[in-house]
Order: sequence, then structure tokens, then C-alpha cells
Amino acid sequence: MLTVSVENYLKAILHLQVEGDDLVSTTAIAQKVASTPASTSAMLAKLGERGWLEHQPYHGVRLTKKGHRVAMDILRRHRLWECFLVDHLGFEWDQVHEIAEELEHVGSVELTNRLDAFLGFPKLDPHGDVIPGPNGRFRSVAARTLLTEAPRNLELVVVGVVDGGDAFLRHLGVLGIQLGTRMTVLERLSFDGSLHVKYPEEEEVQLLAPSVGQRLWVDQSSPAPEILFPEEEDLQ
Amino acid sequence: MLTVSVENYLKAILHLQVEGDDLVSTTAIAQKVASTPASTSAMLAKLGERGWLEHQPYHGVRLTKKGHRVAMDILRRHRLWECFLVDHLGFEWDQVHEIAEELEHVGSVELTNRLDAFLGFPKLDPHGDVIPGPNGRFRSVAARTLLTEAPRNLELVVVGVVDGGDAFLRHLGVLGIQLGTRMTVLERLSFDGSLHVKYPEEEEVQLLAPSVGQRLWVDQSSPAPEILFPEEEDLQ
DNA sequence: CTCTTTATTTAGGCATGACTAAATTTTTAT
DNA sequence: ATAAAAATTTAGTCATGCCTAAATAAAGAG
Repeated sequence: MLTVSVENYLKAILHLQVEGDDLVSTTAIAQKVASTPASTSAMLAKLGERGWLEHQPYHGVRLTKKGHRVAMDILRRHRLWECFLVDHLGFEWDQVHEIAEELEHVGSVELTNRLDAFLGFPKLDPHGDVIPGPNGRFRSVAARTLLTEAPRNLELVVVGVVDGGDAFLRHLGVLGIQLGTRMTVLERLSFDGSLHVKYPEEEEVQLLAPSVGQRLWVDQSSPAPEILFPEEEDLQ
Repeated sequence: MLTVSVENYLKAILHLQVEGDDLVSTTAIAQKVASTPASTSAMLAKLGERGWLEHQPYHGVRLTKKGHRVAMDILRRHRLWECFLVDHLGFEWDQVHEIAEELEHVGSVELTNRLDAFLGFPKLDPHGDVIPGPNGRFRSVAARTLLTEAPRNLELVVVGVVDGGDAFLRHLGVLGIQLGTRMTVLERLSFDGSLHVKYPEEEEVQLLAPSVGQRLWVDQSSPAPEILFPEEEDLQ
């Protein structure tokens, strides 16, 4: 049975797993769901029994394939509803999170897929985050997005520049960026739109000025094949 | 705090109160919410304490003004979502009840009012039931609805006939129906669209053939003034 | 390598909302 | 008017999901 509470835990774990390490700690999850480590520990045991995650006591937790799929479905619903709220009900992008947090727990697959179609199969939500498709995987992002607009936590490739002027290209050279360079946007700073960017080879995180982000075309690093309808896996 | 469970009880009581008598019995409520009389008894005590209803032990229950308002808000959300599901997501009218049953518990007032506006302030849901407005009262129904299309459980007046032919008017005479006759539709039978109709003077319920219902124009018996925005009452 | 700090789990409770079985009140029928 | 039937409430449990406090395991510092 998928209670609201269970869904929130799975969603939190997915979030932490995407953002950071492989194994997710009990304390980190507790913080995300605004609960205590003790309560979380009990819940993790239960989620483990039900086959949604592997729990290595004292070391952390990792979603199973099944758990990952369930969490992606929740994320999908959340982000689709955010699109609806902004595009059709006229909410601002910063007002929709809480409401979507409630709507995401309405679990009808039929509803989700029809909403998706109604919205025109959007790829990004109003915050610029990728929307999972009905198959539970992220949709490939349209080729040639501006880096500034690109989703976070997804490996991207630089495929072009908006402004081919000498000065800008020289600046890219200084930054070590060229066509084919791979990178992942970790965060978009609300202050001026600067981007925290990570390169696969390097450890350190770089801060990219908005003037650079706005002039770079990027695409998804290794686009997954798009499949429109879910495989028939038993999600129980 | 308005839990899903509490909302379902209030909704059930409103339903039974509108359909039938003044005082609603514990057993009837238990049936509506698919629970036992014992559990229901405990819940009614709680709802009484919180000021949503008056509980006369062993005799039944009646919503207070405050409880009525809360229940009407839930009904409003339910019926608005049903409109959305049918009009914009392409569901059939008989597939939407269960989904709306979940959506109705998302309680943001802002969301409800924006959804209402998006839908064009509909007066009737896909089943032909009246949608409460943001003030928690039923909206006045458009003048001249066909009896077949009219909402249930609302007193109506016959204001005209579609077909003024002799045969039909004679038939109306036999049925005791004329301009100004008041009646309430209790149920629409899915078999052929026949209507269970009650006249204020008489005790018995009459069955009206669809051929009659399709030829009668009706209006709301005593239209309430339309108020678009909610009064500021403290709903707790 | 051991001691201290930190993270995690276990133990024991609590509120909500459900249940069954038993007691009590109301209603109905004779 | 009273006995039988029906409805309602009370008493005693249970599962879920949360909490605090205490015990235990892992990680880090010297």
C-alpha cells in the first residue's frame, strides 16, 4: 500500500540519491521529510521489507529498481501538476510547490497520462527541472537548450555557442570549455542566475557567470530512447 | 485539523442531510463512509466537540452552520474537479468520481478559486449536479434548463414546455403538471433516463418518463442571490 | 590503538482512526 | 404496556506513523 507518508520517504530518497552519493543516510532522509532519525529508521526497515530499497544497517539506503520507479512516478506527477498550475491556472512558479506536493499523491496512472497529454508532453517544469515520462525515466531534453535553462543534475554536452565573437570564445578557452565539453548543473543561484557547474573529470565545483550560461547551447549527454508508454512491470 | 477522514464524514452527512431528513442517523453515515456504527459514533463525538455538528445521542446528528460550510467546500472541490476531468482531460462522466474523491481533499482555497475561473465558473458538474460557489452556497441555475438536465435535490419550478402539442399538454394534465408546478428531482435512473420526482405537497415519489422530462423547461424555485467571493467567516 | 564524537537503532509511548463484542437505549409489535 | 428487535454507545484492541530517551555501532582525533 502506498500511503502518503511512504511516498514522501521514497521521493526524499530519490532526491538525495540524485543529488549526491550512492548510499543515502538515515539522518539526511529524516531532515528531508522533517522527521526524526528514529522514526525514519523504522520506516526504512519497512520500506526494505516491501522491496523498495536495500537497507544496510548503520550504513545507509539505496532504492531498488522497483523503488526507483515508484519515486520517479511521484516526481512525474509533482512536476506535471506544477506545469498545470503555472501554465493554466496562472500561478507564479514560486507558489506551486506546496500545492503540487499534495496533488502528487493522487495516484491514478490514467489521470497522470491524460494530464501529461493535456499539457502537451512538457519536458521541463516551471523550475526548469526535467519531467519523467510515463516509462519512469527522464525524457531526453530538446537539443540545444541554453545552459541557463537546462535541467539540474543531468549530464550535458556543450553543442554550440550563441555568440561566436572572439572575446567570448577566448573567455571559454580560459574556462576550459569547448564544443563537446561535458558538465552538470548542480544549482541555479537565484541572486543573479549564476550556475554551480561540475565537470566529470574534476572534483571541484565551478561557478559560471550568467553571461556565460546564456551564451552556451547544451544537450543531454547521452539521450535515452524515448518510450511513450510504460512497460508492464508489476509495481505491485 | 481537517483530515481526509473528517472531510469524508462531513461530506457524507451533508449528502444525507440534503437527500432526506433533518437528523441523520449514525448507521446511515456509517454505511456512506464504509465504516461501522461504532467507529462512526466515536467520530461523531469528535466532530461535535469541534463544533461542526450537533450530536443528540441516540437520535442523530445535524451539521452546524460552520460544518455545513466546510462540507459545501468539499463538495465544491469535488464537482469542479469532475468538470476538469471531463471537459479538459477527456474522461467519461462515469469514470471521474473516484479520482475527484481524491482531488477534493487538496484544500487550497486559492487553487479551488483559480480552477473555478479556469473552468469558466460552471454551474453544473458532468452529472448535472449543482456546484457550490466560493461562498459555500449553491449557485443559481441558469433559467430554463430541461428537467432531464436539472440538478438533483433542488426545488424546481416548471416554466415552460418544449413541445406545445395537444397530446403532450393533455398528458401533463393527467400527471397534474402545469406552469408553476414545483418539484424536486431525487434521482436519474441510468437505465433510460427516467426521473424520480417529488412534489412538495405529496408524500409519494413519482416516476417520470424521459419523454416528459425532455419536454419540460424548469428553473430554480427560489433563486438565491449570486455572490462571487466568500464572506470572511472563520472556518476555524 | 583507544577514546570521544557522531550516527543509527532499539525501547517504550502517544494520537488517530479503524475494528469486534458487549451493554444500553429507543423503537416497534403484540 | 411490555417484550422483542433494532439502533447506538461503551469497552477493549490493533495498525500506522510519529515522538523522546537510552543503548549501540561507526568514524575521527590524538
